[in-house]
Amino acid sequence: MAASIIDVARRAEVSTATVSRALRGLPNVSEATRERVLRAAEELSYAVSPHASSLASGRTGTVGVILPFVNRWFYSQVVAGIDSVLRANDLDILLYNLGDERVHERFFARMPPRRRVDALIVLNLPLSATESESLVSLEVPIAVLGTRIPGCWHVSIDNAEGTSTAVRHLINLGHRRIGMISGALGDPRGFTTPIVRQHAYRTVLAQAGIPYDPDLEAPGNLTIDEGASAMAQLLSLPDPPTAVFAESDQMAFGALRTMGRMGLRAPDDVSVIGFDNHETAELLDLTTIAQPVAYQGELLAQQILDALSGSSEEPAQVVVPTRLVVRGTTGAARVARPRHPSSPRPGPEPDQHSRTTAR
Amino acid sequence: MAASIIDVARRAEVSTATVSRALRGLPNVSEATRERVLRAAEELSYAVSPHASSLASGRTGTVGVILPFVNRWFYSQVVAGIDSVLRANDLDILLYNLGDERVHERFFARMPPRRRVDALIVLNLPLSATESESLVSLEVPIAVLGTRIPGCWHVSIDNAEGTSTAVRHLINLGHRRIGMISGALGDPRGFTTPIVRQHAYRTVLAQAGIPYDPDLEAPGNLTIDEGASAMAQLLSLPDPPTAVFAESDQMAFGALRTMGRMGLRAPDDVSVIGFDNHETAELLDLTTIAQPVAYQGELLAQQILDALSGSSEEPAQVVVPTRLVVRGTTGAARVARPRHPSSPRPGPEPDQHSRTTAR
DNA sequence: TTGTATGCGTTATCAA
DNA sequence: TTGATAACGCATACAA
Repeated sequence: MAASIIDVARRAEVSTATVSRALRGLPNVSEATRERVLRAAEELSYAVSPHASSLASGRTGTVGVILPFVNRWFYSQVVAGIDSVLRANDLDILLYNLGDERVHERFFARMPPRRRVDALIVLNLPLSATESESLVSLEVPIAVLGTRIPGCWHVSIDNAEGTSTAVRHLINLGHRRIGMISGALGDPRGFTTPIVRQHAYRTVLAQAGIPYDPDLEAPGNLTIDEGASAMAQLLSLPDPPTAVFAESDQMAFGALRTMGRMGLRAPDDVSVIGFDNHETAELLDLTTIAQPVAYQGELLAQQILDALSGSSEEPAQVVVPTRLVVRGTTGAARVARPRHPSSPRPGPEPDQHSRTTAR
Repeated sequence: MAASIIDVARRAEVSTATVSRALRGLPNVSEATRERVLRAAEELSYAVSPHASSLASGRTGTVGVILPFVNRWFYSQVVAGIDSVLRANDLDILLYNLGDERVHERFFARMPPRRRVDALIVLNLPLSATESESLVSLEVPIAVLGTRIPGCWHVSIDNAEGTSTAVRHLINLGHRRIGMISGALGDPRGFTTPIVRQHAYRTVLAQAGIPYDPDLEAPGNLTIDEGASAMAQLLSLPDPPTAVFAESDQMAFGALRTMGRMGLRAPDDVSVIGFDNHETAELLDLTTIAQPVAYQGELLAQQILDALSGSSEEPAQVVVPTRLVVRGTTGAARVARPRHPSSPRPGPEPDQHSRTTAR
């Protein structure tokens, strides 16, 4: 059996209270006794029982991280960022992967982190009002990435801004027929990011006087394969896009794959821009909107530390900047295109697109 | 304040012992009282305190996962596999990321999972004898991926076999000048996998009568960038390889990038084969040795469940098969090569390589 | 089937 | 500065 605080107290010839104080480095312990206690603990290779400690103190030394995927690049990067700063502060990470819908439901039905964590970090998970309330009712600090929960700490990027930059980049290159591969729009959980990005995409096009064409929006669900399918769909249009904005690099990769299989090249045939600056983006020479992924995790963890230390009274909201990284998959629109002989003109092209805009 | 078991007991007009039994679905509770208890708990929105429960029972409902990286594809896949089966059994995952060396040391100095987990899963982490003993001394079941710890459960692939298959694939294509980009050989922690693979590589070459040339082995450290550097090094040899085996797909990606920048193509100029079947491997049409990554995580978790249920007396050792996936980056060796005019011949080529074999 | 009583290993309050 | 002791919230052996 492992040694308990009582054993240490006996050996050091002090009370358990003193042992507890000495071991935790609290003041009001004489150096002499502290050393005696430390030695005794060492000799017995004593370690506190975290459960007993938690039970008595109410603190758990643990932060719950709730996320929709553990195995996707983005989330694993964020977790790494979180881990690096929490670990430095001796906080453990309890992982709640709510990818599966039933797991998600079960989670909110039973609230496993209840009394089990000192704080929560929620990554990009769309929550219903009641679900958010359940989390808030745990009465621990909560830091949220991407989405919003009233009263909680927040970190996010400016998705509208990032998207606008991406689409404007294409417009500035002379493209006017610009497709978008969007992600997880159909997910029943209702991720908000794709909605925001879709809106920004449409807004920028409108601002540039480019008519809206729903055919140019293809759903991709954030995976390589879905991105590939979406691209295939776009390229099979009567009047296919000359440039495509994919809402994630992964989908852009899929798009490039489809192009490759069709014998097309970026940017000669179609320009492609992604989002994230995934580790493979440089490899594939993909132009993209970079966001600091691990750094967002670090920020979330730092917010938790602030909340736990009580140094900040108000939950902060941090928006981290995105950055256009121009690589080889985007290029100037060709003046004359095979299937679309008319040269690009400013302003709408009503005759050509009346079918789609009439929808 | 949250309701306690006493509140529930009062409301249901039974003892706390009965509440405990009823809530955990133990037998020896009449249906009537069980329902009364359940209703009372529901009305008070009662949830057991995991710490109190752990303290009293000795069980924690938590499994510790110890790994060297959380943000690499391989490990995030394994964790996803582990999560899927543990979550289905209501076990939580406590993450111990020992990537940083100081974190590693600190971990073994303080043993944070002590009394905090019901079991441990160790992913590919090389441990010293004393470190292994520290883990074993926790007296919980341990399942290990990749490396070995006496008395523990094991899951691994046959690295020698996988490597042999890869190298033989290249030999069968007619290659005789075959380079290897190895991973993490220099890491002070001493990962064993690269050593095994390096040995297998040399063995297969020897069996094929191909002389050993240390210049053809370049260290890569498992990252894209390092793989790229290693490839650059190999291609700058006076007599560069016609085929390269990279110990991980990531490094193979880097190798392909280097080739691309040098204007070389696979397999026309150099054949490249990787290891893992990374999600991006298909995208880049990379020939590789596939291993079931998430599945290994599931197996580890299943072993833990077996150990915890006590159904198996002996720790099992599972070796999962690898599989050659032939894609577009490997091809037949060209009969005549620019820098190496002599056609490939079976058997050693003492004159040509005496310099290197003499080392 | 149910209840009683004790133990689990700390922390924190209060008094000395 | 130190000690005694009451929580903390539950599980479980034992008794009924």
